[in-house]
Amino acid sequence: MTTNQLDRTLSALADPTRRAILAQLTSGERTVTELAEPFEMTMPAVTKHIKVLEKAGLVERSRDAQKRPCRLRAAPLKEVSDWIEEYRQSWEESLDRLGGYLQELQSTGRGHGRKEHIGSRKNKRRK
Amino acid sequence: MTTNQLDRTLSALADPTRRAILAQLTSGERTVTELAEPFEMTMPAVTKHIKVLEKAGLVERSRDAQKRPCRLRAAPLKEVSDWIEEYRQSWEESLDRLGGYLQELQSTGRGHGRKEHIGSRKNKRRK
DNA sequence: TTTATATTTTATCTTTTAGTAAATTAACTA
DNA sequence: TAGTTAATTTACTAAAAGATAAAATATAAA
Repeated sequence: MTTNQLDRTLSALADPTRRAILAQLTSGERTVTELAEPFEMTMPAVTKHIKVLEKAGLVERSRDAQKRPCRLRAAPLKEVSDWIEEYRQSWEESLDRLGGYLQELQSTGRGHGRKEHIGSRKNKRRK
Repeated sequence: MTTNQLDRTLSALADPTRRAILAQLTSGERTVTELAEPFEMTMPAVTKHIKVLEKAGLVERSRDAQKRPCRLRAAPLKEVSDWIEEYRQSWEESLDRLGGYLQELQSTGRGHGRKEHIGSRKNKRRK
């Protein structure tokens, strides 16, 4: 199976350490040492995680003396976002059904249920 | 590392076979045999993929005689969507920079470049 | 040149993942 | 009851992922 960009991005994201690294990078460049600090993990382990992120195009690096600062490149996330949008309607419908069910529970036996504005999110799509 | 819901969802999605299974389920319920048909893979292999999706809460199953129809449960994708939204501004900025660069290429040497709004996003940092 | 700092490479280990073939279970059908 | 269909379980293999310790590389600073 030819591993494409979406595969690389999603499997990079599937690891909590790597997501935490990306989160650190949202506030700016960080060296490997800085990135490694919050984790109970050796430097080589962090280096490896960074490489996975780099291959997925989620991290870019430069050089500053002995340091190799990393910065976030979020562009590949757009592809994930686009993929997931195909399913938005599907999950909104199911959440609506849940909402409707809860509401029904509430109003049952109370005689004044106000269900009208519930369970009707189908056309509330983000532009 | 305690594997949470987001981990399970993302690693389930990181496999192209499993994403293809989800795609098949968008048009309705499917049996394991039907789901397996497009793949060059044995049934047990598909059964395993379905189990991964099931544990991530992305697929739910019922019973119809010997058949075990699968249906899509897209709700866990909302969590992925919410996670990724945190990065939207970040990737939109970088795509803007790319757009700006292309625009700059176009206008260079034409005598009426409108570069003012280009390449000047340094202080547009996320709150 | 020696020393300190930052990071990577190499070699190794363990666990997880993805797949298979063969046997088994479960339910319908003749 | 025997046979068929649908799916799973079991046992096994190969490859990938995640981590480590120790050695190596690269750069700056004394």
